[in-house]
Amino acid sequence: MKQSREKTLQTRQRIITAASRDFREKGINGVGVADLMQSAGLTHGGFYKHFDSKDALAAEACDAAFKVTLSELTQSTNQVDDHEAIQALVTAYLSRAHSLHPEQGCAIAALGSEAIRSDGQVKQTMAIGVENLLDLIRSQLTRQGVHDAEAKAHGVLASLVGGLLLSRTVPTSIQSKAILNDTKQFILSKL
Amino acid sequence: MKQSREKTLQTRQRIITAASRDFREKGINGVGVADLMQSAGLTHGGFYKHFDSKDALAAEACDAAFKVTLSELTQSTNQVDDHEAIQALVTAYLSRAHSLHPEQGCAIAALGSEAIRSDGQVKQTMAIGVENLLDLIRSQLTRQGVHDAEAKAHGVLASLVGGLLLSRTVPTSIQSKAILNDTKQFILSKL
DNA sequence: TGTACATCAGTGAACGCGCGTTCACTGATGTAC
DNA sequence: TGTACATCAGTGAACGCGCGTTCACTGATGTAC
Repeated sequence: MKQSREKTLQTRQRIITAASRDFREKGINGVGVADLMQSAGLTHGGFYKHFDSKDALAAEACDAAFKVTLSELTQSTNQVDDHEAIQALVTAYLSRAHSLHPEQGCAIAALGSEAIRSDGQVKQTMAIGVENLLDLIRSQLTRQGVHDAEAKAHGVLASLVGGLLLSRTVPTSIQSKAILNDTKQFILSKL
Repeated sequence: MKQSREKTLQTRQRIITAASRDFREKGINGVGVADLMQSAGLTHGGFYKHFDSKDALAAEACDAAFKVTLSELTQSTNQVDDHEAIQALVTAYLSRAHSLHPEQGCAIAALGSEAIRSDGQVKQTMAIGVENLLDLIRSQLTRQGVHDAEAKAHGVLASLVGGLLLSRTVPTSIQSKAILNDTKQFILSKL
Protein backbone atom coordinates (compact mmCIF):
# COMPACT_ATOMS: atom_id res chain seq x y z
CA MET A 1 0.00 0.00 0.00
CA LYS A 2 1.14 3.53 -0.63
CA GLN A 3 2.64 5.47 2.29
CA SER A 4 2.60 9.17 3.02
CA ARG A 5 5.67 11.11 1.93
CA GLU A 6 6.73 11.81 5.48
CA LYS A 7 6.37 8.17 6.46
CA THR A 8 8.39 7.08 3.43
CA LEU A 9 11.29 9.32 4.40
CA GLN A 10 11.10 8.04 7.97
CA THR A 11 11.22 4.47 6.71
CA ARG A 12 14.20 5.22 4.50
CA GLN A 13 16.00 6.77 7.46
CA ARG A 14 15.12 3.78 9.63
CA ILE A 15 16.70 1.41 7.09
CA ILE A 16 19.87 3.51 6.95
CA THR A 17 20.16 3.65 10.73
CA ALA A 18 19.67 -0.09 11.11
CA ALA A 19 22.09 -0.80 8.26
CA SER A 20 24.68 1.54 9.69
CA ARG A 21 24.63 -0.52 12.85
CA ASP A 22 24.44 -3.96 11.21
CA PHE A 23 27.18 -3.27 8.67
CA ARG A 24 29.60 -2.12 11.35
CA GLU A 25 28.76 -5.12 13.51
CA LYS A 26 28.97 -7.85 10.88
CA GLY A 27 30.67 -6.26 7.90
CA ILE A 28 29.06 -5.29 4.62
CA ASN A 29 29.45 -8.79 3.21
CA GLY A 30 28.25 -10.23 6.51
CA VAL A 31 24.68 -8.92 6.32
CA GLY A 32 22.10 -9.62 3.64
CA VAL A 33 19.46 -7.30 2.28
CA ALA A 34 16.77 -9.44 3.91
CA ASP A 35 18.51 -9.13 7.31
CA LEU A 36 18.79 -5.37 6.94
CA MET A 37 15.13 -4.94 6.08
CA GLN A 38 14.12 -7.18 8.96
CA SER A 39 16.24 -5.03 11.31
CA ALA A 40 14.17 -2.08 10.09
CA GLY A 41 10.91 -4.02 10.61
CA LEU A 42 10.20 -4.58 6.91
CA THR A 43 10.34 -7.40 4.36
CA HIS A 44 13.11 -7.54 1.79
CA GLY A 45 10.94 -6.97 -1.29
CA GLY A 46 10.58 -3.23 -0.76
CA PHE A 47 14.28 -2.56 -0.51
CA TYR A 48 14.70 -1.32 -4.08
CA LYS A 49 11.92 1.23 -3.64
CA HIS A 50 14.41 3.08 -1.41
CA PHE A 51 17.88 2.25 -2.75
CA ASP A 52 19.44 1.42 -6.11
CA SER A 53 21.57 -1.39 -4.69
CA LYS A 54 23.06 -2.82 -1.54
CA ASP A 55 26.25 -0.91 -2.27
CA ALA A 56 24.31 2.37 -2.45
CA LEU A 57 22.79 1.70 0.98
CA ALA A 58 26.21 0.75 2.34
CA ALA A 59 27.55 4.12 1.25
CA GLU A 60 24.68 5.96 2.93
CA ALA A 61 25.04 3.86 6.06
CA CYS A 62 28.75 4.57 6.13
CA ASP A 63 28.09 8.28 5.74
CA ALA A 64 25.57 8.19 8.58
CA ALA A 65 28.11 6.42 10.79
CA PHE A 66 30.73 9.11 10.12
CA LYS A 67 28.23 11.89 10.89
CA VAL A 68 27.54 10.42 14.33
CA THR A 69 31.21 9.80 15.09
CA LEU A 70 32.19 13.33 14.02
CA SER A 71 29.39 14.79 16.10
CA GLU A 72 30.33 12.80 19.20
CA LEU A 73 34.01 13.64 18.92
CA THR A 74 33.24 17.31 18.36
CA GLN A 75 30.99 17.29 21.40
CA SER A 76 33.74 15.74 23.52
CA THR A 77 36.08 18.61 22.65
CA ASN A 78 33.46 21.27 23.27
CA GLN A 79 33.17 20.34 26.92
CA VAL A 80 36.76 21.21 27.81
CA ASP A 81 39.25 24.09 27.62
CA ASP A 82 41.25 24.69 24.47
CA HIS A 83 44.44 23.17 25.83
CA GLU A 84 42.69 19.89 26.64
CA ALA A 85 40.75 19.56 23.39
CA ILE A 86 42.85 16.82 21.80
CA GLN A 87 43.17 14.94 25.05
CA ALA A 88 39.39 14.82 25.30
CA LEU A 89 39.01 13.66 21.72
CA VAL A 90 41.64 10.93 22.10
CA THR A 91 40.11 9.76 25.37
CA ALA A 92 36.69 9.54 23.77
CA TYR A 93 37.96 7.64 20.73
CA LEU A 94 40.15 5.22 22.65
CA SER A 95 37.53 4.45 25.28
CA ARG A 96 36.72 0.94 26.41
CA ALA A 97 33.12 1.48 25.30
CA HIS A 98 34.24 2.33 21.78
CA SER A 99 36.44 -0.76 21.68
CA LEU A 100 33.57 -2.97 22.83
CA HIS A 101 30.96 -1.54 20.46
CA PRO A 102 32.13 -1.45 16.85
CA GLU A 103 28.51 -1.28 15.73
CA GLN A 104 28.18 2.19 17.21
CA GLY A 105 31.69 3.36 16.49
CA CYS A 106 34.14 4.62 13.90
CA ALA A 107 33.48 3.31 10.41
CA ILE A 108 37.17 3.29 9.49
CA ALA A 109 37.97 0.75 12.19
CA ALA A 110 34.87 -1.34 11.46
CA LEU A 111 34.74 -1.23 7.66
CA GLY A 112 38.11 0.14 6.57
CA SER A 113 39.61 -2.97 5.02
CA GLU A 114 36.33 -3.80 3.26
CA ALA A 115 36.08 -0.25 1.92
CA ILE A 116 39.61 -0.34 0.55
CA ARG A 117 38.67 -3.33 -1.61
CA SER A 118 35.36 -1.88 -2.69
CA ASP A 119 35.38 0.02 -5.94
CA GLY A 120 32.03 1.68 -5.56
CA GLN A 121 30.38 4.39 -3.52
CA VAL A 122 31.52 2.98 -0.18
CA LYS A 123 35.15 3.66 -0.99
CA GLN A 124 34.40 7.28 -1.82
CA THR A 125 32.29 7.78 1.30
CA MET A 126 35.07 6.32 3.41
CA ALA A 127 37.61 8.69 1.85
CA ILE A 128 35.38 11.68 2.63
CA GLY A 129 34.88 10.46 6.19
CA VAL A 130 38.64 10.17 6.70
CA GLU A 131 39.06 13.67 5.31
CA ASN A 132 36.46 15.06 7.72
CA LEU A 133 38.04 13.31 10.70
CA LEU A 134 41.44 14.69 9.71
CA ASP A 135 39.93 18.17 9.46
CA LEU A 136 38.41 17.88 12.91
CA ILE A 137 41.66 16.69 14.47
CA ARG A 138 43.70 19.32 12.66
CA SER A 139 41.42 22.13 13.83
CA GLN A 140 41.59 20.90 17.41
CA LEU A 141 45.39 20.66 17.25
CA THR A 142 45.54 24.20 15.90
CA ARG A 143 43.14 25.38 18.61
CA GLN A 144 45.52 23.84 21.12
CA GLY A 145 48.49 25.68 19.58
CA VAL A 146 50.25 22.61 18.20
CA HIS A 147 52.70 23.20 15.36
CA ASP A 148 52.55 21.18 12.14
CA ALA A 149 48.89 20.45 12.80
CA GLU A 150 48.30 19.03 9.31
CA ALA A 151 51.09 16.46 9.60
CA LYS A 152 50.35 15.71 13.25
CA ALA A 153 46.70 15.08 12.41
CA HIS A 154 47.80 12.25 10.14
CA GLY A 155 49.80 10.69 12.96
CA VAL A 156 47.02 11.14 15.49
CA LEU A 157 44.29 9.60 13.34
CA ALA A 158 46.57 6.72 12.32
CA SER A 159 47.27 5.97 15.98
CA LEU A 160 43.60 6.26 16.93
CA VAL A 161 42.37 3.90 14.22
CA GLY A 162 45.21 1.43 14.73
CA GLY A 163 44.89 1.47 18.51
CA LEU A 164 41.18 0.82 18.36
CA LEU A 165 41.65 -1.99 15.85
CA LEU A 166 44.39 -3.64 17.92
CA SER A 167 42.35 -3.34 21.10
CA ARG A 168 39.63 -5.36 19.38
CA THR A 169 42.09 -7.96 18.14
CA VAL A 170 43.65 -9.18 21.40
CA PRO A 171 41.79 -11.83 23.40
CA THR A 172 41.90 -10.52 26.96
CA SER A 173 40.39 -7.36 28.41
CA ILE A 174 43.65 -6.63 30.21
CA GLN A 175 45.60 -6.52 26.96
CA SER A 176 42.83 -4.57 25.30
CA LYS A 177 42.80 -1.90 28.01
CA ALA A 178 46.59 -1.69 27.97
CA ILE A 179 46.61 -1.04 24.24
CA LEU A 180 43.94 1.65 24.53
CA ASN A 181 45.73 3.37 27.38
CA ASP A 182 49.25 3.06 25.98
CA THR A 183 48.17 4.33 22.58
CA LYS A 184 46.50 7.29 24.24
CA GLN A 185 49.68 8.17 26.14
CA PHE A 186 51.72 7.63 23.00
CA ILE A 187 49.63 10.14 21.07
CA LEU A 188 49.56 12.75 23.82
CA SER A 189 53.29 12.62 24.57
CA LYS A 190 55.20 15.53 23.03
CA LEU A 191 52.42 16.68 20.72
CA MET B 1 45.59 -40.37 -8.65
CA LYS B 2 47.69 -40.78 -5.57
CA GLN B 3 50.66 -38.43 -5.11
CA SER B 4 53.97 -38.99 -3.37
CA ARG B 5 54.17 -37.72 0.20
CA GLU B 6 56.63 -35.02 -0.69
CA LYS B 7 54.49 -33.83 -3.56
CA THR B 8 51.42 -33.77 -1.32
CA LEU B 9 53.16 -31.52 1.19
CA GLN B 10 54.34 -29.27 -1.62
CA THR B 11 50.80 -28.99 -2.95
CA ARG B 12 49.46 -28.17 0.49
CA GLN B 13 52.08 -25.45 0.85
CA ARG B 14 51.24 -24.10 -2.59
CA ILE B 15 47.57 -23.78 -1.64
CA ILE B 16 48.48 -21.93 1.56
CA THR B 17 50.81 -19.55 -0.25
CA ALA B 18 48.24 -18.76 -2.92
CA ALA B 19 45.49 -18.37 -0.32
CA SER B 20 47.64 -16.12 1.81
CA ARG B 21 47.94 -13.79 -1.15
CA ASP B 22 44.34 -14.03 -2.37
CA PHE B 23 42.79 -13.55 1.08
CA ARG B 24 44.82 -10.42 1.73
CA GLU B 25 43.97 -9.04 -1.68
CA LYS B 26 40.23 -9.71 -1.72
CA GLY B 27 39.32 -10.53 1.86
CA ILE B 28 38.43 -13.94 3.26
CA ASN B 29 34.80 -13.57 2.23
CA GLY B 30 35.89 -12.23 -1.13
CA VAL B 31 37.52 -15.42 -2.42
CA GLY B 32 35.89 -18.79 -2.91
CA VAL B 33 37.40 -22.21 -2.39
CA ALA B 34 37.27 -22.80 -6.17
CA ASP B 35 39.20 -19.56 -6.80
CA LEU B 36 41.82 -20.51 -4.24
CA MET B 37 42.36 -23.95 -5.73
CA GLN B 38 42.58 -22.49 -9.21
CA SER B 39 45.24 -20.03 -7.97
CA ALA B 40 47.19 -23.09 -6.84
CA GLY B 41 46.65 -24.79 -10.21
CA LEU B 42 44.14 -27.37 -8.95
CA THR B 43 40.41 -28.03 -9.11
CA HIS B 44 38.18 -27.35 -6.13
CA GLY B 45 37.20 -30.96 -5.42
CA GLY B 46 40.47 -31.89 -3.76
CA PHE B 47 40.40 -29.05 -1.27
CA TYR B 48 39.12 -31.12 1.64
CA LYS B 49 41.91 -33.66 1.23
CA HIS B 50 44.19 -30.91 2.60
CA PHE B 51 42.05 -28.81 4.93
CA ASP B 52 39.08 -29.33 7.23
CA SER B 53 37.34 -26.16 6.10
CA LYS B 54 37.84 -22.80 4.42
CA ASP B 55 38.23 -21.24 7.87
CA ALA B 56 41.04 -23.67 8.70
CA LEU B 57 42.89 -22.68 5.54
CA ALA B 58 42.28 -19.01 6.29
CA ALA B 59 43.97 -19.44 9.66
CA GLU B 60 46.99 -21.17 8.08
CA ALA B 61 47.17 -18.54 5.36
CA CYS B 62 47.03 -15.79 7.96
CA ASP B 63 49.78 -17.48 9.94
CA ALA B 64 51.93 -17.76 6.81
CA ALA B 65 51.39 -14.06 6.09
CA PHE B 66 52.55 -13.10 9.59
CA LYS B 67 55.65 -15.28 9.29
CA VAL B 68 56.73 -13.46 6.12
CA THR B 69 55.98 -10.02 7.55
CA LEU B 70 57.87 -10.77 10.76
CA SER B 71 60.80 -12.10 8.80
CA GLU B 72 60.93 -9.07 6.49
CA LEU B 73 60.69 -6.59 9.34
CA THR B 74 63.35 -8.44 11.32
CA GLN B 75 65.60 -8.42 8.29
CA SER B 76 65.14 -4.67 7.86
CA THR B 77 66.38 -4.09 11.40
CA ASN B 78 69.34 -6.43 11.02
CA GLN B 79 70.86 -4.32 8.29
CA VAL B 80 71.36 -1.24 10.47
CA ASP B 81 73.00 -0.16 13.74
CA ASP B 82 71.18 -0.59 17.03
CA HIS B 83 70.19 3.06 17.31
CA GLU B 84 68.46 3.00 13.91
CA ALA B 85 66.64 -0.29 14.34
CA ILE B 86 63.16 1.10 14.90
CA GLN B 87 63.58 3.73 12.22
CA ALA B 88 64.39 0.97 9.74
CA LEU B 89 61.39 -1.10 10.82
CA VAL B 90 59.01 1.84 10.62
CA THR B 91 60.36 2.85 7.21
CA ALA B 92 59.90 -0.67 5.91
CA TYR B 93 56.36 -0.96 7.25
CA LEU B 94 55.20 2.47 6.11
CA SER B 95 56.70 2.17 2.64
CA ARG B 96 54.82 3.06 -0.51
CA ALA B 97 55.30 -0.50 -1.75
CA HIS B 98 53.60 -1.90 1.36
CA SER B 99 50.72 0.53 0.95
CA LEU B 100 50.26 -0.46 -2.70
CA HIS B 101 50.46 -4.21 -2.13
CA PRO B 102 48.13 -5.42 0.61
CA GLU B 103 48.30 -8.93 -0.85
CA GLN B 104 51.97 -9.20 0.14
CA GLY B 105 51.73 -7.19 3.33
CA CYS B 106 50.67 -7.12 6.95
CA ALA B 107 47.69 -9.34 7.71
CA ILE B 108 46.40 -7.00 10.43
CA ALA B 109 45.88 -4.17 7.96
CA ALA B 110 44.46 -6.47 5.29
CA LEU B 111 42.27 -8.79 7.36
CA GLY B 112 42.01 -7.16 10.77
CA SER B 113 38.38 -6.13 10.74
CA GLU B 114 37.32 -9.47 9.25
CA ALA B 115 39.31 -11.36 11.88
CA ILE B 116 37.71 -9.39 14.71
CA ARG B 117 34.29 -10.60 13.58
CA SER B 118 35.43 -14.17 13.03
CA ASP B 119 34.91 -16.53 15.93
CA GLY B 120 37.10 -19.32 14.68
CA GLN B 121 40.75 -20.09 14.13
CA VAL B 122 41.46 -16.92 12.18
CA LYS B 123 40.77 -14.75 15.19
CA GLN B 124 43.21 -16.71 17.30
CA THR B 125 45.90 -16.68 14.62
CA MET B 126 45.50 -12.94 14.27
CA ALA B 127 45.89 -12.46 18.02
CA ILE B 128 49.11 -14.47 18.00
CA GLY B 129 50.40 -12.50 15.02
CA VAL B 130 49.74 -9.23 16.84
CA GLU B 131 51.54 -10.59 19.89
CA ASN B 132 54.57 -11.55 17.80
CA LEU B 133 54.70 -8.16 16.09
CA LEU B 134 54.50 -6.44 19.48
CA ASP B 135 57.35 -8.65 20.75
CA LEU B 136 59.50 -7.75 17.75
CA ILE B 137 58.87 -4.02 18.15
CA ARG B 138 59.41 -4.16 21.89
CA SER B 139 62.73 -5.97 21.52
CA GLN B 140 63.92 -3.45 18.93
CA LEU B 141 62.89 -0.56 21.16
CA THR B 142 64.78 -2.11 24.05
CA ARG B 143 67.80 -2.70 21.81
CA GLN B 144 67.64 0.99 20.96
CA GLY B 145 67.55 1.95 24.64
CA VAL B 146 64.00 3.29 24.67
CA HIS B 147 62.26 3.41 28.05
CA ASP B 148 58.81 1.92 28.57
CA ALA B 149 59.36 -0.35 25.60
CA GLU B 150 56.26 -2.45 26.34
CA ALA B 151 53.91 0.53 26.36
CA LYS B 152 55.66 2.25 23.48
CA ALA B 153 55.39 -0.90 21.38
CA HIS B 154 51.61 -0.65 21.66
CA GLY B 155 51.70 2.93 20.40
CA VAL B 156 54.13 2.12 17.60
CA LEU B 157 52.18 -0.85 16.25
CA ALA B 158 48.89 1.06 16.51
CA SER B 159 50.36 3.92 14.48
CA LEU B 160 51.89 1.55 11.93
CA VAL B 161 48.68 -0.37 11.30
CA GLY B 162 46.50 2.74 11.31
CA GLY B 163 48.87 4.68 9.07
CA LEU B 164 49.02 1.88 6.53
CA LEU B 165 45.23 1.50 6.56
CA LEU B 166 44.67 5.24 6.12
CA SER B 167 47.22 5.43 3.32
CA ARG B 168 45.16 2.86 1.44
CA THR B 169 41.91 4.69 2.11
CA VAL B 170 42.61 8.08 0.56
CA PRO B 171 42.12 8.46 -3.20
CA THR B 172 45.26 10.30 -4.33
CA SER B 173 48.88 9.17 -4.19
CA ILE B 174 49.89 12.56 -2.81
CA GLN B 175 47.62 12.15 0.21
CA SER B 176 48.69 8.56 0.58
CA LYS B 177 52.39 9.42 0.62
CA ALA B 178 51.77 12.28 3.05
CA ILE B 179 50.03 9.95 5.50
CA LEU B 180 52.82 7.38 5.29
CA ASN B 181 55.51 9.98 5.80
CA ASP B 182 53.73 11.98 8.49
CA THR B 183 52.89 8.84 10.45
CA LYS B 184 56.52 7.76 10.26
CA GLN B 185 57.73 11.12 11.62
CA PHE B 186 54.98 11.02 14.25
CA ILE B 187 56.15 7.63 15.52
CA LEU B 188 59.85 8.49 15.54
CA SER B 189 59.22 11.78 17.35
CA LYS B 190 57.66 9.91 20.29
CA LEU B 191 60.62 7.67 21.09
C1' DT C 1 63.47 -58.23 -6.49
C1' DG C 2 58.82 -58.84 -8.25
C1' DT C 3 53.87 -58.81 -7.83
C1' DA C 4 49.28 -58.01 -6.15
C1' DC C 5 46.68 -55.02 -3.53
C1' DA C 6 45.44 -51.04 -0.61
C1' DT C 7 45.83 -46.18 -0.29
C1' DC C 8 44.62 -41.64 -1.27
C1' DA C 9 45.53 -36.91 -3.99
C1' DG C 10 43.13 -35.04 -7.45
C1' DT C 11 38.91 -34.65 -10.72
C1' DG C 12 34.46 -32.97 -11.96
C1' DA C 13 29.58 -33.40 -11.15
C1' DA C 14 26.28 -32.59 -7.75
C1' DC C 15 24.17 -31.08 -3.17
C1' DG C 16 21.63 -27.59 -0.52
C1' DC C 17 21.63 -23.03 0.70
C1' DG C 18 21.62 -18.06 0.92
C1' DC C 19 22.50 -14.22 -1.64
C1' DG C 20 21.11 -9.73 -4.49
C1' DT C 21 17.65 -8.59 -7.39
C1' DT C 22 13.06 -8.72 -9.91
C1' DC C 23 8.18 -8.86 -10.26
C1' DA C 24 3.04 -9.15 -9.96
C1' DC C 25 0.11 -7.73 -6.67
C1' DT C 26 -2.21 -4.90 -2.76
C1' DG C 27 -4.36 -1.05 -0.90
C1' DA C 28 -3.77 3.44 1.47
C1' DT C 29 -2.51 8.03 -0.08
C1' DG C 30 -2.24 11.98 -3.14
C1' DT C 31 -4.30 14.35 -7.04
C1' DA C 32 -7.41 16.00 -10.69
C1' DC C 33 -11.88 17.36 -11.63
C1' DT D 1 -16.23 19.38 -0.43
C1' DG D 2 -16.75 15.01 -2.75
C1' DT D 3 -15.47 11.49 -6.02
C1' DA D 4 -12.84 8.79 -9.28
C1' DC D 5 -8.44 7.60 -10.57
C1' DA D 6 -3.35 7.33 -10.56
C1' DT D 7 0.51 6.56 -7.67
C1' DC D 8 3.68 3.90 -5.27
C1' DA D 9 5.53 1.80 -0.47
C1' DG D 10 5.39 -2.54 1.02
C1' DT D 11 4.55 -7.79 0.48
C1' DG D 12 6.00 -12.38 -0.57
C1' DA D 13 7.15 -15.56 -4.22
C1' DA D 14 10.48 -16.32 -7.59
C1' DC D 15 14.84 -15.67 -10.46
C1' DG D 16 19.62 -16.96 -11.41
C1' DC D 17 23.88 -17.42 -9.41
C1' DG D 18 27.84 -18.60 -6.63
C1' DC D 19 29.05 -20.40 -2.47
C1' DG D 20 31.07 -24.29 0.85
C1' DT D 21 30.92 -28.92 0.99
C1' DT D 22 30.22 -33.89 -0.49
C1' DC D 23 30.88 -37.84 -3.33
C1' DA D 24 31.88 -41.53 -6.77
C1' DC D 25 35.55 -42.26 -9.49
C1' DT D 26 40.56 -42.49 -11.34
C1' DG D 27 45.08 -44.06 -11.40
C1' DA D 28 49.83 -43.38 -9.64
C1' DT D 29 52.15 -44.46 -5.35
C1' DG D 30 53.27 -47.05 -1.24
C1' DT D 31 53.16 -51.50 1.05
C1' DA D 32 52.81 -56.45 2.17
C1' DC D 33 54.18 -60.79 0.85
